[in-house]
Amino acid sequence: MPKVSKEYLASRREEILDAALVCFSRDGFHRTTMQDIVRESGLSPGAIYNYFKSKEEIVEAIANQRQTKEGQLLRDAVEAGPAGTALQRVRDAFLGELNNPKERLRRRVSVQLWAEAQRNPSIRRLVRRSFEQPRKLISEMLWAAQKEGAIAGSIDPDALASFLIAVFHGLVLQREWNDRFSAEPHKALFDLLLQAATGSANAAELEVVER
Amino acid sequence: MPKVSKEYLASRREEILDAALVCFSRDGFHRTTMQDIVRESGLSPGAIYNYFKSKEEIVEAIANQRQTKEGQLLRDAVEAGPAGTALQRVRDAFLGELNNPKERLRRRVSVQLWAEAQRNPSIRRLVRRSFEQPRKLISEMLWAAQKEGAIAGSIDPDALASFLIAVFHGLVLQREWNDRFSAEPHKALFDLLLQAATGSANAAELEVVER
Amino acid sequence: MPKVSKEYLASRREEILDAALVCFSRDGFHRTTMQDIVRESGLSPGAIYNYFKSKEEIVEAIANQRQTKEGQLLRDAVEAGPAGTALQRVRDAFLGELNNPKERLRRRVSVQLWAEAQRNPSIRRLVRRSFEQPRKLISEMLWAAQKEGAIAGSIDPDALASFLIAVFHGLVLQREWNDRFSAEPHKALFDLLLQAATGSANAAELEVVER
Amino acid sequence: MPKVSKEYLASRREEILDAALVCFSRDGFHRTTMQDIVRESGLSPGAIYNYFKSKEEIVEAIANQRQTKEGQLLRDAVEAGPAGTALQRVRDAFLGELNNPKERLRRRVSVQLWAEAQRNPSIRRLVRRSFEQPRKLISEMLWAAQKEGAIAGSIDPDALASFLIAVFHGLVLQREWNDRFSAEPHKALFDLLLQAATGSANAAELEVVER
DNA sequence: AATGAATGAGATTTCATTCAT
DNA sequence: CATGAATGAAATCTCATTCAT
Repeated sequence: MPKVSKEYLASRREEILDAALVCFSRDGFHRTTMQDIVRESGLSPGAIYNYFKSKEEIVEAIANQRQTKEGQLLRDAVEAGPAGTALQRVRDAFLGELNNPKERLRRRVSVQLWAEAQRNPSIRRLVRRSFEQPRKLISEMLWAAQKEGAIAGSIDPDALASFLIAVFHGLVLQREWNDRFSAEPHKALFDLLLQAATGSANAAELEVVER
Repeated sequence: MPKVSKEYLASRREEILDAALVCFSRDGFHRTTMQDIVRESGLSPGAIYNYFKSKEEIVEAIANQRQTKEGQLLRDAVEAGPAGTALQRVRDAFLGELNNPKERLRRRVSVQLWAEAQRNPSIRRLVRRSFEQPRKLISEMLWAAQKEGAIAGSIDPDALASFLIAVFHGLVLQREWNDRFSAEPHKALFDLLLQAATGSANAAELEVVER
Repeated sequence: MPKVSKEYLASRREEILDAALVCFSRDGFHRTTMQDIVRESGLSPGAIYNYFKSKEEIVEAIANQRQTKEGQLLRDAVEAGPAGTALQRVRDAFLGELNNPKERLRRRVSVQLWAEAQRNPSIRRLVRRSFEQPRKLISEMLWAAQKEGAIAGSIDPDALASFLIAVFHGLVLQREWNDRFSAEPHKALFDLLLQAATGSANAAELEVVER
Repeated sequence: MPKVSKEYLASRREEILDAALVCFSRDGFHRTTMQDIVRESGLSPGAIYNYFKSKEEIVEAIANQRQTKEGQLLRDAVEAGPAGTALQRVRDAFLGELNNPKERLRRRVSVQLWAEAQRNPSIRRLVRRSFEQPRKLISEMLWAAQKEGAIAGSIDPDALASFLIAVFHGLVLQREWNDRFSAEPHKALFDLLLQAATGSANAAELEVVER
């Protein structure tokens, strides 16, 4: 019989991860010391080690949390309305959050994770998954659209999905680098790309020309 | 009167940076110890500290080197042929290098720098510059193209330049995450986007010019 | 709520300072390594850094401790009996301790501090204080004695206090340099000086002659 | 046959010691690096090592130089006039130099040497000698004076000599600690002590001799 | 003799982690 | 479960000294 409830334990775990996120976002994984997390969380080192075996495990838990939450965010956006406009909602979900301060905190950690993925296989797996999962979802949406003739046959839905996510990731970086960054003008370009891909009369012609 | 020539000193400096690049690419900045760089360079700690005041300064020198070299690469691509196809050459310069092993080494360090830029102002400045410089160059090309009517008036050249670079950065990440990554399918999407920007009528012309 | 009592922490701090004193006395501040203090104290490096931010801070704490304890020693001597003989007690307190082995350990560190005071402002402040404090005390005793006519009016009590302390400091050095040093013969000279300063009949004549 | 003259070598050696004195006086022996001396002297490390085997040897050479020069200074003072007033000249030689800026530079190094003597036998030997030599000279003067009846038979000339030097050393320290230090008031006390040593009756005679 | 780049042992300090309470 | 003092391996950096030129 546990002395404290499962809920208590889970909420403590969340507290630690919240504190860690703040620290990681501010100082990066490597410059963040366990003492920083101790201070930020208000707990003791020993307490933290009751919930996580190591600092590495906290990083991984953060990566995991990111992956889960981002996946959920995307699925929510997709399911929030009619299939035909799902891509627009996905676009807005991504671009819209670029200026959300709380979300930016998390994005900063995501950028750290991209770097960390290079040398940490566990992180790499999670980072891959948080790329593959949305890619797959978008890809499936595009396959479906193509089947319905809404997207030109010459388009590779997998590639387009990757391409779109590449844009998102690239804009996340730009958001960090540029204090006056605005996602607005990119919306139009995003749509331009999607329209080009859709099987409008012109689009088809373009495709023909391309060959 | 220096005991050894300026060239000798400069080449020693390069040697150290080369060694550091290998280490950083393999282990990241923070996991790389000075001893690692010592081993990789074949020099002694003291020797390295004759060229760089601190490990931080090595990281900054790497960032600086990256910024300089990437800028040069881009300018070379632009100036390598007729203006009309410059964008295609830029596209190829970027996408083509994604599989170049030596270049990948450097890309890995670039990703590290993106993360490091978040908490190191010097790095941030350099990273910003290595984004702003190509963005400006591409932007200017697009402005010129728009003036000539090769690009639809509704397009914001600045935004499009940012957008294109976002794609490149995003694909750099995907290249890292996916061992079987191929840039090929993205070329077509890149062109699709450019053609969409030219407006339907001119698209054909653009292609014609390209050949 | 602290896990261990304030007293425990304070006594640990004292332990470290005691160990440091032994090392500093033996090897000097600069030849003493943190490892030496680690060995002498039986603690770990980390433990020591929990109590002191740096080696410098240990040196300063030692200087502070010296200043405090010496001040106390002197005040105790002064207050130990009738005022008339206070100067004798001060004299004995100083000269008597010159051969006390434990005290010699501390004197050696004091000499180090005199040297260190030249380039470390914090140390300088503390060293100054451990000179100024006794000087003031002795000076006040002499002013009082002069008021009562026990000391010739021609004597400058401030100067005499400085002079007496100069003798003490000089003898501390000689004690270090000479293994067979004895403070005994200096007691008589010390008294001779004090008697000369007192308004005895002869003293008055001497004063007259002096002019 | 040496390639360069002995004078050249000696003057280079002096240059190095002068540079070292400046550094040592400013930063202390331990904080002074060979690079500091290199910079201050305008020579190269290799050059300096042609004249001194080690940094330690430079410190010892400085100590030696100090000992020699101070000894000479004292002998000069003694021999500068009639024996009867030699002590006054010695007193003035010491007290008078306390405010000489160039001399202060050297005093600072002397204080360093006092500390260094504690753990360096060579330095200790030299420091002892630079105490013993003047002590002996003064002692001999006092013995002679006693023989002539100019000093009371109850006085121990050896102790008085030590005592006087203790005062000098103590005042050297005070000079360092107190920016507004003046040696003037101590002259009178010095004389008071000497007069007290002559015994009441002879005091007048001493004065007479003095004039 | 002079140069100064290179050496490398060793110093200080940090910090993830443990464990007695 | 929580605490937080203690641990100690390991990191960065320094600097006296050397030696090829």
